[in-house]
Amino acid sequence: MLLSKSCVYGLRATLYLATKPGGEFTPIKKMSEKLEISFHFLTKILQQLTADGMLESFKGPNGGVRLTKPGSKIKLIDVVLAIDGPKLLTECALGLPGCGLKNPCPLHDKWAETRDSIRDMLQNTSLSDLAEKGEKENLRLTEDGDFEELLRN
Amino acid sequence: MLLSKSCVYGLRATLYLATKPGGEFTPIKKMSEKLEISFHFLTKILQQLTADGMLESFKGPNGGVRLTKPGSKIKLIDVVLAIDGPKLLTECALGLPGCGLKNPCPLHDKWAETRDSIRDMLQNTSLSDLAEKGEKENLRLTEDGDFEELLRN
DNA sequence: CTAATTAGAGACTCTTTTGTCTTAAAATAA
DNA sequence: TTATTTTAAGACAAAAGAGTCTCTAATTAG
Repeated sequence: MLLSKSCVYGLRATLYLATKPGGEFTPIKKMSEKLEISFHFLTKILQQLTADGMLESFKGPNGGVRLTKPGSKIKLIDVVLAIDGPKLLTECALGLPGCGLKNPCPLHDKWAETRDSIRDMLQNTSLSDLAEKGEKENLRLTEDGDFEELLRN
Repeated sequence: MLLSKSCVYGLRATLYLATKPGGEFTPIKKMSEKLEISFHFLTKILQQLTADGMLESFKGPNGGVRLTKPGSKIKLIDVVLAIDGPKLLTECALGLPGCGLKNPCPLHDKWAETRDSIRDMLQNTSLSDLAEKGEKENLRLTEDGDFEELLRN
């Protein structure tokens, strides 16, 4: 798999937060229900993003988490790097340590190209891009649901 | 990681076999030493490729494994599919079951493009392509070695 | 035939990832 | 103050991936 499950859940969650008005805190419990992700597991993932500074949290009634920046300023790559780290964009496709321009493996050049296209995609797509597209076309972030249902309540 | 370790080892091993004359059997023990991969683990991986029909094996002295087709006819994608299966090229980036043209997630279109560029790279690169490049430029398939050392003996 | 060499098969362990659960700490409301 | 709601922290368990080990079966060499 390209991205870990944690990372995928993190993307779904931040994408959901990007549909919310900026100042509002959303409880993780509600997110976990809307997104059909285990509450405790999602909590753990979002704690990483809070530690990373991408989210801020607030305890107690009316608490929850929110993005620290507008969704248009957060790119997918930010979430991926925060959760999965840089390996996807730096590691050799044949697993050789120190593979690079200076000391490449036979696949290095081709893989570097492919990797760049992955990086570009993640770098050029913001949470808002996807949230707006999802809303306009009523797409889904869960197995069965759609965006309308996601935004309701 | 894009590819599992098993898959990476499988690629290194088949790439190594592609440097050998067609009829010759290479013992897995020797490959494991040349490639610095645990013998038993490599054996298990190559058994998959033998079952898959990409390799054939022969027991006893002068036995070993060899490619069943010329390296120029085996593409990287063949090895990847045999070991990691099709998930990389079919799965939704947000992990939603059944994500596709008909019922896409917000990331589907962009991810489909990126995925195509991964597929193209794997489909357009043969074992021989890499083996020849490695030999010409004396590249490496291990942390420290080079191709010259690989081919020696 | 016997010993040596090789792949095959499967049990087993270790590590990482994924997921669950419990308790603590912060904040609010009554 | 007390009960409630929320995140924080960390122990724990389950599953998957990675790696080891032993024994068997096939083949060859002597």
